[in-house]
Amino acid sequence: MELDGRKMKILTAIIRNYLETGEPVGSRTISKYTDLHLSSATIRNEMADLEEMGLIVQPHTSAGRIPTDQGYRLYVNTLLEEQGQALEEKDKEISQMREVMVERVDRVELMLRQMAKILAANTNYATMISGPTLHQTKLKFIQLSLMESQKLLIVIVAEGNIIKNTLAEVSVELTPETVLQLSLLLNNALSGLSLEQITLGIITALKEQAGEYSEVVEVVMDAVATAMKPEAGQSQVYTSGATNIFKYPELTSGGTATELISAFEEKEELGNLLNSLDGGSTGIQVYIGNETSNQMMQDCSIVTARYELGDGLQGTIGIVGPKRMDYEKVMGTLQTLKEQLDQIYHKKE
Amino acid sequence: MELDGRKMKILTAIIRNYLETGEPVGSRTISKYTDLHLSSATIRNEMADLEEMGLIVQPHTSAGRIPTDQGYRLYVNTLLEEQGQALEEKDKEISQMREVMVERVDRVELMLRQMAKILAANTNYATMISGPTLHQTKLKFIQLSLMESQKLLIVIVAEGNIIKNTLAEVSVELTPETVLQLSLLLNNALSGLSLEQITLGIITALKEQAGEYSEVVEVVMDAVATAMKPEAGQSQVYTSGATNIFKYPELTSGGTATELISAFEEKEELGNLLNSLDGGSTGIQVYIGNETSNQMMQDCSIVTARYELGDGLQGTIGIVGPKRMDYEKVMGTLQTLKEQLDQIYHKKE
DNA sequence: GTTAGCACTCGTTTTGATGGAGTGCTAACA
DNA sequence: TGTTAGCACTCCATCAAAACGAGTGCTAAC
Repeated sequence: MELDGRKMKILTAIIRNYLETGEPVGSRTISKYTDLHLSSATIRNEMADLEEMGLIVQPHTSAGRIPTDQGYRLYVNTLLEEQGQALEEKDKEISQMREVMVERVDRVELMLRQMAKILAANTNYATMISGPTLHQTKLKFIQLSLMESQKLLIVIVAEGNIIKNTLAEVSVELTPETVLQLSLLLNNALSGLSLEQITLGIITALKEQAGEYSEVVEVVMDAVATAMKPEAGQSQVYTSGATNIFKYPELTSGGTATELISAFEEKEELGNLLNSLDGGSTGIQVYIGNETSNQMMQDCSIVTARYELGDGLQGTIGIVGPKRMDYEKVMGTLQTLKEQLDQIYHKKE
Repeated sequence: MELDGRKMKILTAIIRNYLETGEPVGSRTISKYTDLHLSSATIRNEMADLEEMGLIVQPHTSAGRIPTDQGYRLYVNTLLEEQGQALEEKDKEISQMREVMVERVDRVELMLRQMAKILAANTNYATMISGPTLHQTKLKFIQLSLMESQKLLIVIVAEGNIIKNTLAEVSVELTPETVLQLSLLLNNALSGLSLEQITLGIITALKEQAGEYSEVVEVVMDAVATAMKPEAGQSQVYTSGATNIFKYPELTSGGTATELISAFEEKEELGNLLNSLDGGSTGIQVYIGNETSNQMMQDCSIVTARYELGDGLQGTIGIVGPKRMDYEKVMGTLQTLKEQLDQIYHKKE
């Protein structure tokens, strides 16, 4: 059996309708659908075919049809193809986003937090954004300051003005002068390098030069490593609108809702999920039901987009909703958001 | 009508039972209660009295009784009185907490986050901890570093090793030397002072001394102010176990659950609530139902405890649960936690 | 003052009946 | 051969009535 144009039209009609109402849709409803002028009986025949092809199912004998994951997938694929084409004007969203982003560029964290909020409010789904990981970002600057004679404040600045600080204790006594010298030494050797470029060779050389203060070098290198390591569990995840989940009864039933909300609160699992998802691709991606191979998400769909701030500074935006989410709108919104980000951050650099 | 010992015993029996089951408790249940050997009929009479006194009510004519807010209050008050006395040994909790706290003292944030988690897991209620506000904390150290000729990295360290950084742009050109001088100037003038002690007089004097670089002084003072201001909306709130709310049906019904979870996600409102609650007192406090005068919390009780890390560095821990929460356990846990914190942090100082 | 007993109340659960939405199939039609 | 009308059938949702049971208040006896 093949999927001719009419079947496809009926399928999309079913899906569209189901996206809106969340109720199984019957043959009569589709028959009244403006574009095709067919009786309900004909539609019924076609529906039987579509069911045989595994694109739709009926929850019980005398109910309408709902799309299967496979059906959704087909639908989303057609959307993805069209995506290359014209993107309609997005009014409200854009202006709102612009505002947030322009406001204060160096406070990335705040920006992401707010972005999550806006996305959630606009889409009515749950939003998650994984904070930028510093993968392949270059070290810009290391600042050492002596707090007490054996306590050292280490401030690490990476490209993109990401700042991290650590407090370390060392066993050797330090004077302001030695700290200054060490600082100079470290900066000369390391600034401009990415984590990958800092080899063991460089480190040993540094230690040698530092002489009796090699311990300090070690401590600093530790700090740099933990600060710039991308998989570090500390990768922040910003969420918003988790409670939107309650708006979709199909997610509320059973323990899934609790589980989801819980995940959105603890964030750790979400971060892992997000990282596992963005499989290198740059574009928008859609995961339907079990396509994430995450038990918890089996009744959800996730739309993700990768973003990039400066070079090497990247993260993922994810929107979680029911399978009957408004893919068109979500994908569109994410697409524009992505463009905005690229535009603003790449112009700046 | 007065509350004799027997009535009190019956009341606590009712409350205890209701805390466990969450169901209205009838006279027969209490009559079987080991301590008092009375028939259900007698209990019924007493119950009628207790109802008249406004301590219990029946949800409908042929149901058992449940405590009113007033009843809870009475019960909690007796608990509070007993509290001064012996605190039983808390095994698991203590050891768990100890571990967390000792681990890494300077990462206060991480510690609080984990503490919230443990509390939530131990109590089965939702936990919130307002991060320490720097009220009256003294400035320890200011570090200025030149990033580019007009970009300044400001790192502010306050007592308790709280570190904040800001990036600022200035319109004057700066050289490393001037930055060093300014840094020296600022530290000499400001270190050891609390936010209140930094008067306009000091600031103007500084600006004068800085001469053409007065703008830098201004920028730094701004940074200090925002970093150390206690009401700054940025006061972090750590939460955990929000989904525990689902465990209590009386909170689940209606939109309240959603509202609560939402509040736990957005955190901002929670922070305000927490701050509004700790009315200066140091001990454990209990708010039942409308005692918080927060619409959202009308079906909840909140137990709070103030904690103090070093001097001036304080925040509040709050546990949110249904009115029928296990006050005894929660209060006990908070009490020990508080003691642990005091012990560890005050010994250190 | 305490207790046994009884009539009564009222929410909860069970049961059964009804209606409606939707289907599959068959037969007629173009 | 594809489309349509008609009909019997299925199954869920809704509602009302009935049965149930937990609990009470009151009275009378101890």
